Amino acid sequence: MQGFDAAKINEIIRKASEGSRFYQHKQQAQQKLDAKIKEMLHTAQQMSPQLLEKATKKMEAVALECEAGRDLSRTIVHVDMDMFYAAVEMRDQPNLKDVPMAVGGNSMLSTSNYIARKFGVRAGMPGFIARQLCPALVLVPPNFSKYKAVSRVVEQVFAIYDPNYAMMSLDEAYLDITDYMEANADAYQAKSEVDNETLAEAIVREMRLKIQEATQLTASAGIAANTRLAKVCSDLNKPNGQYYLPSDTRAIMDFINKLPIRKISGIGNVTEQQLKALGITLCGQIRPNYGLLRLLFSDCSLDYFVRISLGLGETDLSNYTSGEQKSISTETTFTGTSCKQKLMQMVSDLSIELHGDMKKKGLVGKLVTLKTKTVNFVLKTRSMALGEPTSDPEVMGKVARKLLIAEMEKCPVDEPLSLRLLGVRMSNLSEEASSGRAKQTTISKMFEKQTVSAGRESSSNYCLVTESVAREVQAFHD
Amino acid sequence: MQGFDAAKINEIIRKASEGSRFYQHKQQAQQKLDAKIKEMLHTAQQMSPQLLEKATKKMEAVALECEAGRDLSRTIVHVDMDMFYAAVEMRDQPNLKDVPMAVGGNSMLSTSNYIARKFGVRAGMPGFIARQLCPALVLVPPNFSKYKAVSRVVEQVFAIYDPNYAMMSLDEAYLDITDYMEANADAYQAKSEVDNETLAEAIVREMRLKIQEATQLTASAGIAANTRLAKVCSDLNKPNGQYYLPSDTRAIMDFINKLPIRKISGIGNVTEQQLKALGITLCGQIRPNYGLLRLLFSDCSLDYFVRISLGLGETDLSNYTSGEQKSISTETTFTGTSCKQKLMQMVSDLSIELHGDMKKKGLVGKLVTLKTKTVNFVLKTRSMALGEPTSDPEVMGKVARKLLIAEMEKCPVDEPLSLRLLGVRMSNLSEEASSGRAKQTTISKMFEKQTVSAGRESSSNYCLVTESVAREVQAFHD
DNA sequence: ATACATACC
DNA sequence: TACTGGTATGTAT
DNA sequence: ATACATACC
DNA sequence: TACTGGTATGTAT
Repeated sequence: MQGFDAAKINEIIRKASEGSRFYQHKQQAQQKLDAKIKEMLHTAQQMSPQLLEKATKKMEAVALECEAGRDLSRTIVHVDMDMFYAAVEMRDQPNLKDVPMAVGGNSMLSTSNYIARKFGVRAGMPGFIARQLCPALVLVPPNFSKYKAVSRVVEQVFAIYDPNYAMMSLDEAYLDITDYMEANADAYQAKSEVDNETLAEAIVREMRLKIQEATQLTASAGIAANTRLAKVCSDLNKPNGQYYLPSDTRAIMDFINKLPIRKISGIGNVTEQQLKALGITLCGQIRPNYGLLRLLFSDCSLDYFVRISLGLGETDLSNYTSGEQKSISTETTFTGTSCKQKLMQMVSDLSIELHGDMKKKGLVGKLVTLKTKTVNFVLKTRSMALGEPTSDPEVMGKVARKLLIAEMEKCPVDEPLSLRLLGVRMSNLSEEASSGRAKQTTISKMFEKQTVSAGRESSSNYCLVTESVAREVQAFHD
Repeated sequence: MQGFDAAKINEIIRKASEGSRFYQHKQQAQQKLDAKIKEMLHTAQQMSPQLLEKATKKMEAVALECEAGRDLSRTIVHVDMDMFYAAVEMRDQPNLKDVPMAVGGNSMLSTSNYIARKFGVRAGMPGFIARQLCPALVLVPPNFSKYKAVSRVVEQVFAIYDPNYAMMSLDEAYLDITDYMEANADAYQAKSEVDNETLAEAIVREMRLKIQEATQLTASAGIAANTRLAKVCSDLNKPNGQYYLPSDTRAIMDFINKLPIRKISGIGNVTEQQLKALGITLCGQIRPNYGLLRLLFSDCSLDYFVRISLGLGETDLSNYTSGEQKSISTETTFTGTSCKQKLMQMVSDLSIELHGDMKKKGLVGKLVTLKTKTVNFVLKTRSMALGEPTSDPEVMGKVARKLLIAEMEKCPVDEPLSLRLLGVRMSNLSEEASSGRAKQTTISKMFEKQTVSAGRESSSNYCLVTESVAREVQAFHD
């Protein structure tokens, strides 16, 4: 059992994907992006030096203002559990430790362990391709409630160092350890002198140890003046390592200047390609291109680029903590079908599931959105605002089904809507006015109504549908 | 013949308006505004001192940046012809010179002379109220082509001092006389010394004289470092006067600080009331309220407020000149009616008229907007995008009528849509691809079709309609 | 308000 | 045979 | 994209 | 009896 080189890995992936509808759709998207980039370059060609210079000046003015607000007073830590889900499973099933394994299903992996990664098996890869890369791969289905429990334990450690830590997902958090450092400087004096470390480094090393003691899992960490830098740093000595970037403008600029833009959180595949077309691959190449960027990107992106180019980032974690949830959704992927009853029934089921999630969080919403993905991977959303915020599965379901019917009606009879994904989302959320009684009534009513009846389609399309859905489908056919 | 005091004038106006639908609608709008202001004050109440301080700091940072961009190098002049339309009429009919007169119709006045103003008769006042204030008032219907011609003469004078003068309307313009001052400093040396005036003042005085020689009409002017200040200044020594504000930060700040906000172009009735509720009536009170404003207004307004508070304004007139026209429209007010044929016919007529205007300017548009005002003065717009830009009256008319029909259909049969105004606007404009031939064909076709036929409504609703309109109305009724 | 694109885990 | 599910945010219309 | 509000002459 | 007409821009959804 040994790894492959990158070429071999790519070859296998290519063969596995090539010609699939997924791949075709991806290619189309890439073509569209290529066209957009071409147009962008064309626009860039037209720019007069005067215009560019003017734009550069304006950007420099913004940069000056941003620079003035630089805050180096905080010590921010980004902690990231190493291959979290996989690590938990390996901890609980030691026989998984020496074999290539991944957590996920046949359609998608969440994480893989380091042995599997040698074969090119990574998070975000579909299981069936992973198996081609590594036939010995052990696939463990995810066990979210367990991960959640472990995460809670890790949180307890975080709370020691910063009671206002900001959890970004089950395996990732930001901490502001500035206050802790001040309060406990003396206690670490000796420790950090011995290891020739800064106070921050000593504290974070200790924190990671405590996490390991509490969970038997390792974490990596980045220490810097703001979240953006800390996040980049946590990636540098993975796994089970940490990286400290001194809070000093000079050090930060040296660091950021040679950093590939793609390392920055928020710069994804598309932005990377766009910037690359402009000759920008490193953060240090942003500033020399201020004028060009100003003329090509939106104000919002510009601000973002300027801040990246200066190594600036968030220093106030309350900006992550405070926000209310904006939307809640549930979706499901299935083998492509155009059976109207099946699709309608799925929407109803999703609405009921969504109701459960909303209930748990005490949320109600005003905007119902139906999400569809065709068998060709074309995503669409259709939404409709409600008069009143609700989480009533009947109401949400009715609206979502109406939206689905409208989509079906748009398709010609000879090529009916054929989907592989359906989702229902609620947004414009507010807190539920906790009159638990009334809600309960509604729910029971709903279940009373949901007696099963047979669809009246041909046998090949046969499926179980609830009465109300059957009625709507009926109406649609008439 | 003598004037009235303000109380008497207001009393007459109140009596004339009171109880009218117009007045009722205005009252409703005021109530809505009062509610909005109340809510705003409530929000203001909730603000913690910390929040306010933070907001203040951010605003001050913006102010600093704006201040850094202050440009005192230009000398901008705002020239405003004195009671322009009225003055032209008085010039051409000398017997009007000694009587109270106004230009306008029974429904609205454009200008009044200074005698009429003593009675409270002003621009924007309906003629029938003006008559109650001043029964002797002579109402002269406007003669736009004549005013346009006079305006052209005035423009010739402007061109001497600044070839890039920016006409804001027939009777108003901005000039940047900086270059002229440099080039002609010597010539004015003696003149300005004698009158103890600055160079700028001497030049503007001469310009006003030239205007008077050329047109027998007087103009007032403001001279300052930017258009915002110049505009305010031109109002200070009206009529036939000028005001010079030195381009010196100290002088500007003294000037602006004691200036009522309402004098600023762009601050109208609503904003004045809002700011007043916050205790702001003078421009000098803006800066002490930066934090409050920041928390209550949009970014766009904030920028505007900051610039006002610093006495900053536009110094580059090309920003007025360069822009293409964004929309073109025509509208008509009539005695309220709900006769569908009449309304439909009016929309057709407006489309034809609009076509004429667009043709003259060589414009085509993509977005058709129908504007309606009910007999209760409720304004609405309904728009629809076209596939292709056009100025074809048939196309525009068809869409506009469709929009009108949709509005009619929304009304219950027992209270049909009753309108006092209809308008058609085209926007998303572009230059007409000057294939004059094809257009011509379309126009003639249109006139061929427009043979008159009688409507089939009851006699009280009887009116003439073209065939195509009759057909649409017919379809609507079915 | 809607729809869709981008991004992150 | 075959490419997730949940959420936030930006952008365009 | 739409609708509407504010403002100016 | 009875309160314009034309355009731009901002704001909300």
